[in-house]
Amino acid sequence: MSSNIQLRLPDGSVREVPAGTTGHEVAASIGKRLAQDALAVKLDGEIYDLSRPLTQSGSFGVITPRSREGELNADGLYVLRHSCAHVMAEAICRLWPEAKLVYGPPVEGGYYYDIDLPHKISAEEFAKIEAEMAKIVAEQRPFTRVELPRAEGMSKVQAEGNPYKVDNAQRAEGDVLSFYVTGARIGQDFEDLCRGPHVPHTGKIGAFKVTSVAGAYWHGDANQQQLQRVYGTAFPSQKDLDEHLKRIEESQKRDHRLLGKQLELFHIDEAVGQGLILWKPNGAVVRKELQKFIGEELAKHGYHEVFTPHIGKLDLYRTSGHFPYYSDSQYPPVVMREELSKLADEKCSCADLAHKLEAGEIDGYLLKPMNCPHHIKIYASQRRSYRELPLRLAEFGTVYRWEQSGELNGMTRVRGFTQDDAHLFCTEEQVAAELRGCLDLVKTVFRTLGMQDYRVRVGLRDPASTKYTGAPELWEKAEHACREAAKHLGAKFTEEPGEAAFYGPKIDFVVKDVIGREWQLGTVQVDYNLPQRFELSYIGSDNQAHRPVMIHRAPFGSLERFVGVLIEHFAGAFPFWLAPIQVRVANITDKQEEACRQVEAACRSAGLRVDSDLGHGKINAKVAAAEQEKIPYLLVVGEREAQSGSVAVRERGRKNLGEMKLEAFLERARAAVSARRLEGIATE
RNA sequence: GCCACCCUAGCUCAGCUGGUAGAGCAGCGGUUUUGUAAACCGCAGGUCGUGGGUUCGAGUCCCACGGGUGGCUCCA
Repeated sequence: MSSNIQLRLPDGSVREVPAGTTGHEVAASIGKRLAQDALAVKLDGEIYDLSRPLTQSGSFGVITPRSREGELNADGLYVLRHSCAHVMAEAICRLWPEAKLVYGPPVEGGYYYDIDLPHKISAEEFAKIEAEMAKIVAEQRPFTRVELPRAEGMSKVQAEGNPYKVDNAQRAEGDVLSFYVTGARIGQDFEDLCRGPHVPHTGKIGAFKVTSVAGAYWHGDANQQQLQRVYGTAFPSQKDLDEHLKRIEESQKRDHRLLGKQLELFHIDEAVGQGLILWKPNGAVVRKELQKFIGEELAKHGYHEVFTPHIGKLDLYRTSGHFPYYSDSQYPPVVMREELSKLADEKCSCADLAHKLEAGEIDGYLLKPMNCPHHIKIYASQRRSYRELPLRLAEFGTVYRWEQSGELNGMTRVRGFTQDDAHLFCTEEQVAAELRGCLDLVKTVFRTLGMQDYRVRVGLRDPASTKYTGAPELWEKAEHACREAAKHLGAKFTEEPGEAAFYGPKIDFVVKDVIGREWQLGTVQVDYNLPQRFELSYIGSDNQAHRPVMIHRAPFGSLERFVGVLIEHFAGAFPFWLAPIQVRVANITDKQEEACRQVEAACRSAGLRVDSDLGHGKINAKVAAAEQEKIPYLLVVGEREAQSGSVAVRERGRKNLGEMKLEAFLERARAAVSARRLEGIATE
């Protein structure tokens, strides 16, 4: 006989209902309005259809589009978008009956559906798809869950002849397979193999939009068939959708590629090469200030700066493992002329050449893909005592990697970049303390720049992969060290197998760009392998040779990517200490030209980056220009100021701060710059 | 690298179904002498990414290449 279950509601009260009661019934018993608004229910963290009979006790909540405070509910959006994916799939199947559906989950910001269809869907056809979707939504058809025993379900899927769904069914867990029918007429209405859950009916999808289409490999495998991935999004109301689209549009104005051009920060020229950054004077200022900043931090932390060349012999990278492990993502090796002509005489083919390079029969040079081998050779250039350790070698080292053309992206994914790199050589006992020091440094960097919105990822090796070098025991040790260090960080972190470097695990700081893509910035990596490959040693207090441990770390990651992310973080409005032009002087009329020149000179000798706008335009135009160029301070000099030796200070985005003596401004400016204050000269 | 789309003046963009290019801003020259987000007039500026092809005729249609955008894959 059916017993009762206890549902603990969000307000803490407990409701006892007979097992088998549906979510909808529970919602209705709480309130009519709630039952009307409900999209689904959540029981112990699992989301269920409103129509699903509930069979176990647990903490229970009704999912509605918005919270009581009026905020959109993440679970609600999840279910809504999943349902919308079904509606879109049905619309596409109506338009192109030969379409084979593959997989259509909700994702952050919307949903997609992977579809195998010979006809290539174009952006012009989105309206057509949306029109079909609108019909389905208007019909308010219920989503009906149908469960079949596994064997019966499998034969049903097989009978339909869609190999992708057969594959999905085979991968599905449990002894029943569930299908969702968009409608009540089972066997006639559109249906899809699906785990659910779904909203009660299509009418709950208040507003939707098909947003883009792209290629995607089946199972995410580049060797598999390429499918069409149609993206869309859905919201409870048109207003929500409009706000969402508006937000996207606004955030795209912060795109570093756009601002990089507008603010003359950097340029990429196809004549130079894809993914190779030309830093224009304004961008160079930002980079130099960051380098100065990190340089000061390094000095405080006992680092030694070194310089090494951009290339090295191939053998060096054979020893390190970079060449054999990553030859596909390197610029091709530089082979000497005599060697090439000799090979040409021997009728050596390109394939032969590649093979000989691989086998080590030909030497050559490689644009360095990493700085570590060079730093290792500095370490190894003399006998090391334990008294020298930890030895911390730092360099703004430029490296080159042949990234796939489709991956290149402004400054965030490039082929030549400069790492704020350092390699720490230490004893086993020093690893933990050194790791903590590195992580503190990364935190200092992020804090100084006001970047709070990052996540921490501990990248571990994927046991199934063969791309890693070194003994499992060493990996165990290194991974343990990373975990411990991450715990000390005091921030949440996730452990991700498969994200390690080929020589060791790492702790990465990951941020998002304006369109939601994640980029790895700062990184700290523990390495037991390269010291072994290069047979590094130091003499311990016992007068015996020991193997040091290496730590690779780069708080910025690369200056290119970091500056790219920073441009977006500040929307181009760099803090005072970083701004390419910190101060602009502007006159009201020609009569103050000389006074302006004097103010400009005074600013310059105070160490500020300053220019002046002495054109014949109105002050309004000069203000507008300074705002658009995102210059932190505009010093206006009119008749009054010229007389009294003062300036009218306008702070970027903040209107007029009023008149102050030039000396007072300079004093405050100097203090703000040397403290690298994010808020400029304004005092609390 | 793969799929789709895009490439017109320094920048942002217009140019319907093929009839040999247009605006705003920036620039330059004048006029205006101006008080916190854009004064006015004029001038100049493009072999329409490159190379082929179709056509009497191509910015517009087709092909190849280069570059870019979105996604996939990759990312030491």
